[in-house]
Amino acid sequence: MVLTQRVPESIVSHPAAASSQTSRLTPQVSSLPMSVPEPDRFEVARLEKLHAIEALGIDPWGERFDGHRPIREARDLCPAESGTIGSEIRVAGRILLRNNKGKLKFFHIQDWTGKIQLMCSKGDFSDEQWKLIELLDLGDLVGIDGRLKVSNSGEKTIGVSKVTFLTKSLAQPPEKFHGAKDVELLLRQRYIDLIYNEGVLERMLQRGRIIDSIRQTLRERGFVEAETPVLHAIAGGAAARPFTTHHNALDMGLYLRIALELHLKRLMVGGIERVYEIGRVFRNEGVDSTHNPEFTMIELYQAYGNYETMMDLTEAIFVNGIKAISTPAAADGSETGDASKGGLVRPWGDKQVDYTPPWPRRKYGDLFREYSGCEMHDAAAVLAVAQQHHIPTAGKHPDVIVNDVFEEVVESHLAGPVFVIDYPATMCPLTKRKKGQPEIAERFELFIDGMELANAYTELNDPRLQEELFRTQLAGQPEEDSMAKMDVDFVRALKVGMPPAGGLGIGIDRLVMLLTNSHSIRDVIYFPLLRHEKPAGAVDTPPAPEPPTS
RNA sequence: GGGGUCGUGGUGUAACGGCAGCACAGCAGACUUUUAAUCUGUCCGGCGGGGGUUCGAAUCCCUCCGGCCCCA
Repeated sequence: MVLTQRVPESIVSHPAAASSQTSRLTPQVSSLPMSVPEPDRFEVARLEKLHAIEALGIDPWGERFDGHRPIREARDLCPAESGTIGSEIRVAGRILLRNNKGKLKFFHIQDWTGKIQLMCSKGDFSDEQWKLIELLDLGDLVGIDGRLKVSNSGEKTIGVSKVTFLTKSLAQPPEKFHGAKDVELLLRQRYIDLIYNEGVLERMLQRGRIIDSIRQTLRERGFVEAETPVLHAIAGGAAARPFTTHHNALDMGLYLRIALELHLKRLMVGGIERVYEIGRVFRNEGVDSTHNPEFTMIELYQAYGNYETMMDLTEAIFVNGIKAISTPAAADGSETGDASKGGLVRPWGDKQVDYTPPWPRRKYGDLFREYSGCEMHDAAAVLAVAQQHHIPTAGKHPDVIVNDVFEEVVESHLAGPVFVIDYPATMCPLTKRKKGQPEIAERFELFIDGMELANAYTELNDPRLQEELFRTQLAGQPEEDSMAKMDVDFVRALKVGMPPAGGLGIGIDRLVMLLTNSHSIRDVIYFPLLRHEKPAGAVDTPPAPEPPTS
């Protein structure tokens, strides 16, 4: 019955197996091309222009360019009517479109704030400058000095007086109207997606703004940020299968962390009363539209709080996140939600989600009864419901079956935002029990449209109960299904005395998905994990040599 | 892991088992208010890899690689 500390053989090092282990841990990169392919005809043409630019005495790779303004700002400063002379402006960006009218040339350039049209009139330039302008390719980066105005057809335009060449692009851009659509190309070459597909860059910048706003919300409440180890001896704090790795010099097997929890709690023991970490965690599980093997979580802990404290904080984090991406400056014409509710109604697919707090708080047991038709304590009835829904039950702890039934029959009804509170204690080995109800844990999960967004607890700080739960929790369950992994050092830390506390975890990627109305996690992670690319015509080459170990 | 589906020049797309085409981009030229500008001329080049069926395969079959969707 005793669940001892189990270290998978895969990370235990055996000297005899060292060599085979090394090769097994070496990423299989051998299918990747070992050299850059020969220039294609497009690159050759662009190299000729590069040399022509050099012949003009211009460095095709540019240099420092000060004093340029965001293009969004240039657009804002632009006069409203044609014929009005606007102010001088300096911008920098990438050429997206070219429109040649002989001695009059139009370009569209883009920076990370927007796009604007350029107009170059031959009469305004020296012969050398005009030569340079004629050499410009789509994709090149240029600095522009000019004067804001409106074209005869009403478009905001910079009448260019000087072009500073900043960087040559040697790559042929995608089709100018349809852009690139191939998902694989866009994910492997995310820079193409960011440059040429409308809204991609803005969405990723919104991700940054949401994370900034979380930090600000916590800073206002006196939290400090901590960075705890990614390499763990014991992958605890969550129920998930970890990645394994190996430290060579110490000849030590290690896991990549699956949660931030246990180290942050150690910091609370150490007196850091309000602490959080925003960090990457790794789970060696499937990949689909809501799961990437590495993803970003925030976990935070507040001494002398409990799970109700965490509900208030969760609402604040979400509301401030929405405000951070709803400001006019951030919107750039993108949808900003329904202003009638202070902008707290956000689109989610064909639905609208109202984030106006306070959000309902529903007891797990009540929801279970409501949707399953039976009491969660009634093991026989629960089993019957489980079988009715074809949920496998063999060898499972009754509370695991309850949990499976809950996921199957309840979660999809949780339109939310709704806090589901007071979970069966068996599922929560790191959580304090409800006073007088040892079978109930003070835990909540936040659901929105059936999706789990946040998870919080009144933290267990009784070292003896913690040790017991580590030993007995869900004994016999597969290890990756159990949060209970004996961590002797963590129990030792609790013996020093951890204050009663509330703890909260939020999946940042899912939060960003929800707030930016993105239905794939790949839309909010710059570089989601893909299989190795094996280009056409590639031949298998020997494994990459070990990097020098100087 | 199982099922389905897709993979064609740089990009976006066509092609009954019968010469692999179109558009944008490229190249050369015309054009001083264009808006996916237009017009004239023009080059290059590709059926994801391997195997099979066939007189003949982008197309049918097998297999491998990769993407997407559904299920477990």
